[in-house]
Amino acid sequence: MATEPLILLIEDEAPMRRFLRAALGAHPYRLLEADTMRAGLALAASHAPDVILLDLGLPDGDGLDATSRIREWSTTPIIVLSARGLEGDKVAALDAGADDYLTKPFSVGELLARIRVALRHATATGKPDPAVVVGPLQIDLASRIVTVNGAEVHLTPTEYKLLAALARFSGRVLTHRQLVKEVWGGHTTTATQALRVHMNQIRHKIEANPARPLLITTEPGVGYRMKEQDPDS
Amino acid sequence: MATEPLILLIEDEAPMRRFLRAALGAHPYRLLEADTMRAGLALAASHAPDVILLDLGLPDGDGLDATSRIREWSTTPIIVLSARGLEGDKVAALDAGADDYLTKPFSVGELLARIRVALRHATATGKPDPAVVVGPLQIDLASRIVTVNGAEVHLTPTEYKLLAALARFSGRVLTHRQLVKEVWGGHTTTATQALRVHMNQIRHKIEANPARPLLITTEPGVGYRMKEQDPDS
DNA sequence: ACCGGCGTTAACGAATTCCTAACGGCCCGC
DNA sequence: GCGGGCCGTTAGGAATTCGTTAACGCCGGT
Repeated sequence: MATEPLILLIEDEAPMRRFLRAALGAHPYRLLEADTMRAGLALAASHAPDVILLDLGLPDGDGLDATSRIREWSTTPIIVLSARGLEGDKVAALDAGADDYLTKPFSVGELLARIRVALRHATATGKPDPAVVVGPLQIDLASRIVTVNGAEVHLTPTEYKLLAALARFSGRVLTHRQLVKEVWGGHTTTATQALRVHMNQIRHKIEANPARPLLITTEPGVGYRMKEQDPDS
Repeated sequence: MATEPLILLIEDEAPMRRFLRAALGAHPYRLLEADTMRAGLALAASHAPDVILLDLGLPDGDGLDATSRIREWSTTPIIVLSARGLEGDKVAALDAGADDYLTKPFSVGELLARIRVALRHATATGKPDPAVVVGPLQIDLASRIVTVNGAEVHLTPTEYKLLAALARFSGRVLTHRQLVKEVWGGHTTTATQALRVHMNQIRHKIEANPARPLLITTEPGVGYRMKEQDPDS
């Protein structure tokens, strides 16, 4: 955070945007605005804001989906602003990856305080590098690009999800159940077999010797584990 | 977070405590309770909880002051529960170091969701995993890695479960029955013999001299005991 | 409609893991 | 000295799990 914190506001109603612009303007924040989910996601990726204020229920997309999408590659704090105050809405948003949830109408002072909390978290967490480096393997969560020895590797969607899940917890074991949940979502049939097939394909793509995996080892009877991330980078 | 997350509840009203105890009991959390600010601060320091639920306005101390005091030495997430919903109260608490603020009455689902958010933050602040260290033996419960003199040791699932059970109660004797229950679960036929076999395997893997075990000693007629955990680390 | 990429399931050999059984040593009471 | 528990140790076969390949269905693009 070299200069003033950058706040991204994703909100379709112009009056609310004007209101928040005025409220935030009195403080040392830089403001970025988007009136559609699509534009908001693009700005989030291109400008790497320090905090995202997200209005649920934009016309062109689901807010929960947007939250999950952002969470796939970023840990930027997301504060949801919504007119809906039902418990179910809050729980869904928070579990999707949001950090806070404010029900309209809210007081400006509280919003500012919660923004300060979010910024506090962001600085405390440090600036987590969006890239995971393990030996010759490099995974850029932000751009969704995987390279081995500098050469880009093509991964299918599920293969990437699987690898990303392992990368986010690199060094520790992920059980079968955890991996299935990360890749396929809550509803789990009996996909423990598919796991092995995909793991096999991933290994053929990233391991020097797929028969003797070094980057992703299997913990028999438990699950899989990616080697600890390199300390540097 | 070796086992279930530990939640510290600081609240003076018994009915509310009972209510939250019931709500949290249905989930995999361990609960710690304090009915005074003084006791709460002591427990926070001694037990290092993963989340603190703090009721403002306890009779024996100021909640804001307690928040600041905790923040002097800990970054444990603090979720404030308060009957007062004025903007000024919220801002003051959040700026004092609290991470979230819920106004009574709140819904259980929302509280649980916000606890999950707090726990998510806690795990994101990548700090080295807590490990049980006994002489040359080191057991990382979180990443499921066992090392002896720095060298990683491979353990089968039951071997690991057995070792982990002993590690969690290091210094104390675990009876045969307790160990069987920890490893195999409640329904147990007659597996007391398998225990000896697995213990033998473990000793060959972690003891310098398996014939004369130092780390895991056998209490004849009772069970086994792992040596007391090293004070440091 | 054809085709290629993708995800899933099925099948089978191979590797790993687990339990039971058997045997010998040790300690203790008789 | 002797017998009976308790424990450690080893071995072998059963059961589970894993890796690997092939085949099938689905879907989007040409």
